[in-house]
Amino acid sequence: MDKNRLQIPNFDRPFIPCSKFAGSIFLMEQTDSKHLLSTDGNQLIPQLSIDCVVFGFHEQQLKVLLLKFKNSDFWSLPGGFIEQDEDLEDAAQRVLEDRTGVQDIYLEQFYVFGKVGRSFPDMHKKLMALSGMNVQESHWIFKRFVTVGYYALVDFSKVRAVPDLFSDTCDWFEVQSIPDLIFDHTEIVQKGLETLRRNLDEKLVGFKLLPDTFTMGELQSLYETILDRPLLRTNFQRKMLGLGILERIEKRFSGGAHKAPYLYRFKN
Amino acid sequence: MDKNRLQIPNFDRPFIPCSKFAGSIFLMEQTDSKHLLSTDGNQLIPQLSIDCVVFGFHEQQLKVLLLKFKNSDFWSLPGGFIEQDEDLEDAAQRVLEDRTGVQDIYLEQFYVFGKVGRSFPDMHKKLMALSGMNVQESHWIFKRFVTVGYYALVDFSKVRAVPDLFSDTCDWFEVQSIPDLIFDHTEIVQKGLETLRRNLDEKLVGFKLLPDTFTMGELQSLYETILDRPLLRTNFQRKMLGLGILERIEKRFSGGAHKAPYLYRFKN
DNA sequence: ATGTTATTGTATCATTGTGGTACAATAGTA
DNA sequence: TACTATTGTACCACAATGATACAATAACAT
Repeated sequence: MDKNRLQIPNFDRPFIPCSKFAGSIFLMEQTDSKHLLSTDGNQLIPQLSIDCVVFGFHEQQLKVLLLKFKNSDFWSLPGGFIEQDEDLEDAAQRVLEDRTGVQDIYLEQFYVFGKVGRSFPDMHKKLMALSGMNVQESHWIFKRFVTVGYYALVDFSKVRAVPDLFSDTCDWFEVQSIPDLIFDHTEIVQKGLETLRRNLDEKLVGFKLLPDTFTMGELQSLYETILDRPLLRTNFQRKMLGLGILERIEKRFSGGAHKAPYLYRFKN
Repeated sequence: MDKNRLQIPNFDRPFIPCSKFAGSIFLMEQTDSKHLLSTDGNQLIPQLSIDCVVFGFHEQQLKVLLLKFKNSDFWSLPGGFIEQDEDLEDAAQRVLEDRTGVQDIYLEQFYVFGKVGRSFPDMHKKLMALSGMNVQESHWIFKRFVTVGYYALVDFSKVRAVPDLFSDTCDWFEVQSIPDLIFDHTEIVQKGLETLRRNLDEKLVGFKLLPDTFTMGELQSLYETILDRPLLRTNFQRKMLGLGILERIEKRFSGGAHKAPYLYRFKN
């Protein structure tokens, strides 16, 4: 490796727990002492990226994790590139771990966004500039991009949201009130949400958004929020219990002046 | 464009109707008069490909279109690369049109295959050699590949299967008796078939595999073949008619010593 | 002409799944 | 001890589906 290539030093960003310097983004010191940011084409797959729609559930709201680019009001999905020796899904896991601090996140591919006009070189240049990074004009990061969309389901309470190299904010947004996003990220969120809705019954993924134990009311509230429509309590209960995937634990008391609900655990 | 770069001339392969020379594969004449095959990295997205599982229905069988590499027994799915100024889906349409001669084929993305070990550089080199093509060792075609899987549904009777640059045979295979395929193409076919099955009821895609008009028996036979299980005739008929998407045309006679079936057309 | 046969179109009944209501059980509070 | 809000379950109505029965009929044999 070139000696004049320096990795962005860890101690510069002690608050960013990166799984490793997988972005393979280097600072090149030049004679004019300006910094040139360059991604090493040998380490990353060019023009291919992943973007993650990270869903969390908190206070009866479905939330999505978003990043804000430094010195700007541009919001985007957490994403990243794929290393040459890294499985596509591992890249997604790495990105998610870096942003949330959580390992082994439930993850599902839902669509590849590959229209020519979906990303804009000018926008990319602007974003790089805002982050104080200079990259050569000819770099593939300024070419057209194909991105693989993943959605992730996390236990909200376990996440500690962490910004990436290009952003200064990483925070949750209610699905209903997401700000304008760069490129086609709004469409990506929409398609991710549609896929989640379709998979909710079929793949029973809802439980991934809850803590280990939960009441039937909490589960129903989650379903209602995701599907964005009310469900009949009694029928919901009958259906869920009929699936045979819930284990009934002890009751949870001190909830109020009424019968105490059972706690349930997702079997297996 | 370099003058010493010559596109593979059209008249060399008059039997191959290519939508255009989208593969951007060039023959470079060198001083030693050997041919060097080279894909132009500026025109294609590197390390990203598409592979198509083309389904057809013929003689009560579900078939898949496969290619055999020249001078070998290696079979593969029809596939190709994405041009820099080409939408991902357009690339798939182009590949399909080149292989089948049919335009506006029904097409659906189903999965991205991105494991590091899914393609083998050595195999790629072997295949190039078999086709009589020499490519520089350092070319990205010998790196790891990510491929986007599409499945396509075509009216079997309209297809004229055409091999591509690297193959000498393009033919239909019954889904049940597909030969060994290169790389992870067997897995790709499997996943494509699974997706087709899931979408059969939901998206009503079955009709894309039939001619304009068909009998209820033919439609049922198609469903039974795809789902690989028998269906009760009377209930199938009730369900299909109940969907309100079939238009009943005239009867079809001379089918045998029995009541003549109605012909149907898919509404819109 | 007339009867035979294989297949098609439709009706019917049983079973299951789901929408909706009713009501008993109960934890906390007045 | 009564009251209240919520939970757990039973029950009824209706729709969707599985399964069977039967009438209609095109081609063929006689």
